[in-house]
Amino acid sequence: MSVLADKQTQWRAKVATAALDLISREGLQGASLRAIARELGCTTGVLTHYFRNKDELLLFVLETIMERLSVILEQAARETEGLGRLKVMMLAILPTTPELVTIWRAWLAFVGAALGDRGLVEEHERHYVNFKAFIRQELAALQAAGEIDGDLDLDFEAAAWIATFDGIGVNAIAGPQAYSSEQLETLVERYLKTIS
Amino acid sequence: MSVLADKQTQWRAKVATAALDLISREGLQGASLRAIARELGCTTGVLTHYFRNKDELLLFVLETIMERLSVILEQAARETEGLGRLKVMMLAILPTTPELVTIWRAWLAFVGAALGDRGLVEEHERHYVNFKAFIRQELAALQAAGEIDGDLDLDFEAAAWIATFDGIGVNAIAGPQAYSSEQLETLVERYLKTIS
DNA sequence: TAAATATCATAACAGTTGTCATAATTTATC
DNA sequence: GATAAATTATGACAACTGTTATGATATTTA
Repeated sequence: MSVLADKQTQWRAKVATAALDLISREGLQGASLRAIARELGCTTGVLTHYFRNKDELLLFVLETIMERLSVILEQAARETEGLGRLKVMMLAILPTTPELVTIWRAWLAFVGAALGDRGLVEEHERHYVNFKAFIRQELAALQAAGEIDGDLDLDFEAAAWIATFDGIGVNAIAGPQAYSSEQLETLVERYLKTIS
Repeated sequence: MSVLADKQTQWRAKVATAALDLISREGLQGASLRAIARELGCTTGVLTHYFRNKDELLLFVLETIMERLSVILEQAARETEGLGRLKVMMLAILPTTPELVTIWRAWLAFVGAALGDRGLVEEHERHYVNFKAFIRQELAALQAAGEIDGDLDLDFEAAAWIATFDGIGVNAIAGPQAYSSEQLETLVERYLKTIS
């Protein structure tokens, strides 16, 4: 029973990573069920057996991405204390590794496609709210410790953190030129100076 | 002869705005040739007559968007002088009006779809290079006037300007919460402080 | 071991897509 | 006003999509 459940979740994870790679490489346009099955080395029978329909599959991919990001984020948060933590956290999930580049590319595809898809919009908003709450909580701790300005509107600041983060990330992915890690650090440090 | 050419460009412009509205509303997924024709109140015969194929049509929409942005940008640049110009320019093309919201939404759809489309990638890179050159030139003038730090790497700074700009814009569009114009101004002013 | 169930492959289905040829209609030209 | 040309509408075409039913195979269960 529990073994079966494990096999099911394992398959779903495998499908998700295959779909993730494909989406990152060729966009959502190229991610048909048949193409995903080919990427996986199986037939569409596997996909239809472990997922109700394509929408559920894609939402699962998006969820997998966001979960992975939050794992990396929390892990980075455990490494440091104080104001530097905001910097470490941001640098940890910017697209600096192949895995993160893959995730960011797929995420961008999802954001772009969310315009015409109510389900994707809701899913994005859900993750955005979680993400923002996590950052806000971090900012609140810093504020309590007196490391950042006490007058700051934390809701606004959490949103600003994400906006800064998205801007750097999207440009690192979609822009023609690559940022060096020093340049990424410079950008993050500059942002931190504006609130400390 | 010239009248015919005018009619052709007028039609192409009409098609582009109809497609733009549709893409902004329902995403690129919903922008089939038949749907665009319906939006325009015609049949697909018009589209196939004034455009070689769908790719050319979409590229023309993207080009129209970017041209409109650069017009707004240059107009804003003419209104002010000195350091404030960077602020005015950025605020002028952030999604603060219905037209700009439409443009930003469509732009986001294009960026997301560019992953699997080499033609779109090339077009984006072309516009990015132009955009960056424009900002860089602006920064160079400010540097010559001694209004910003003389040690700044202008190539990097122009890219950073765009990254900041994209981050604010994307979040103003795709994020669940809207920014007030005061908040947008705060974000832009903060960025300017980091380089002056 | 036999029956039952889970797993995976295959194929058919209706719908949509871009493209293209062709017909109908308007507009221009002589 | 008749002929030519440009413009717009229509429909057919093959390719592809997600979904679903059905068949084959493996695995579990009793």
